[in-house]
Amino acid sequence: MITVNALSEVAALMGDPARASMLQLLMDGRAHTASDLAHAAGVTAQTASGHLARMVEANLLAARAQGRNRFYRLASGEVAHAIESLMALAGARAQPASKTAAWRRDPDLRFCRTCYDHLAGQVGMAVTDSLTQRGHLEPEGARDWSLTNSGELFCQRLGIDLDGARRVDSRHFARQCLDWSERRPHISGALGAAIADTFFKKGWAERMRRGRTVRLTDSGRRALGSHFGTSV
Amino acid sequence: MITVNALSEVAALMGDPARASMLQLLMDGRAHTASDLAHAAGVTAQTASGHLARMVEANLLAARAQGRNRFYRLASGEVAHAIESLMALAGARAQPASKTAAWRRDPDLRFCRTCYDHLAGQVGMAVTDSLTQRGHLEPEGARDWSLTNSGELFCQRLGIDLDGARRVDSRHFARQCLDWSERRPHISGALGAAIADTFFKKGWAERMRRGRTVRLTDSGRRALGSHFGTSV
DNA sequence: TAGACATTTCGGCCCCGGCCGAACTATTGG
DNA sequence: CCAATAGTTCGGCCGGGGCCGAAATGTCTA
Repeated sequence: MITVNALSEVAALMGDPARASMLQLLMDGRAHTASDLAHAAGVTAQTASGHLARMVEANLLAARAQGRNRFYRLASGEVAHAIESLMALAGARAQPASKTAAWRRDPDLRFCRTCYDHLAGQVGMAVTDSLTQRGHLEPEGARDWSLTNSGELFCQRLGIDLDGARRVDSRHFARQCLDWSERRPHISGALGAAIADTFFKKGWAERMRRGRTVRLTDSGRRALGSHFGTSV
Repeated sequence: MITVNALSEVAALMGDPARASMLQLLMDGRAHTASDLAHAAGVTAQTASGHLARMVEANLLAARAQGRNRFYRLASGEVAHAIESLMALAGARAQPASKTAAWRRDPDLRFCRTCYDHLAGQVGMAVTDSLTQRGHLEPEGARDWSLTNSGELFCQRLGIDLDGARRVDSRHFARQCLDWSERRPHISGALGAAIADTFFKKGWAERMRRGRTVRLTDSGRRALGSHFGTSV
């Protein structure tokens, strides 16, 4: 396949309203069924099917069949990152006192949400700040962090699955991810995902049924205080 | 203006082949005339004019009239960043042993190029490394550097316009920018731009007529040795 | 094995948006 | 002041691609 203009092809895929709606739903990092995505996009199943096939073909999405359902998810964190950069542009654009998109104003979303597969918003930043201020995490290069010895211990005590996170070697271990609501980087990559997993497994946080919003439970609030020495 | 789907609107703008060609030309950080961009996109002037107006309207581009010409440039580094992320996706997509995009393999481009408005490639890294190793630049936070007192002096001796760079306060002063060919951060932001300016003003480097490639002149090579204590 | 449900494939309609020709405005230079 | 050049606006053509209905395929349940 000869690519005439790689940029326009990828952008055009994201440039259709139906496909963009699907991608935004998938930004929660979870896998969704084709019908789910069709509903989110406001199109019929057959139309959605076509869109999804094209995005899989272009390696924007990955598909997995399970029973009579087919689950789609973003193919990689890079896809999520590209979508975030575009949304950042779209946000900056709407400055002239016009009503900003709802997802930008939603206070719950600003408070805590998933960003692909890790925690973002005030809670994500609180965790990240705690880790850096205590010397568990150090900047490494322009877009990564490295886990210090004390950080290693801290994660073990919390039961964070570091081995599992390190096993995925096709992936950055501790990545910096720009938080659109806080305008500073929070922890992402395999470690970020492992931390988020721990929050969900321990019942510190719960995903809302729809959307990227995450609710911090009471025990989660206490854990932030006792384990991270911070509060939100 | 009510925005139905901010993501799709921005992506759709980049998703047209003609507009994408223009944006890719503008990735050199320079301002180009409307006719220039029309030619790059392979469309007539009136078609290009329409495209340009739409991109200005959407705050992707900024326009400046000068005589009977109108110069267009990317509106911000964020736009450049979004384009880069999309191109990264497009590149990753072509993994199956297919020929990588030419701009990834070009040795001159890897050696020295502009990245939006500052120097990148081996030369950009050499300058950055020299500044950090001599203690002129220190990491600050996750994505910035701070200029030390010795760095301040060094810049003054070289005639780098620090005051001018500081005056643009809407902009990060010394930013870390990930170099795609070197895989490490080089200096960008207002200071990075001022350094690049100095290189061009002193005749140490010359922009090639087309594209982002930059040629290091003989005096530039000497300057790297005498002023920066390094070589490439 | 039948019926329900999820998904895909096929075919055809139709509209949005990119394209250009022509005409108009603005700036420069002789 | 006129010709040349850069850029924009307007109007109309036309094709790609998004949409859905119908029907096929696949999978689970009874």
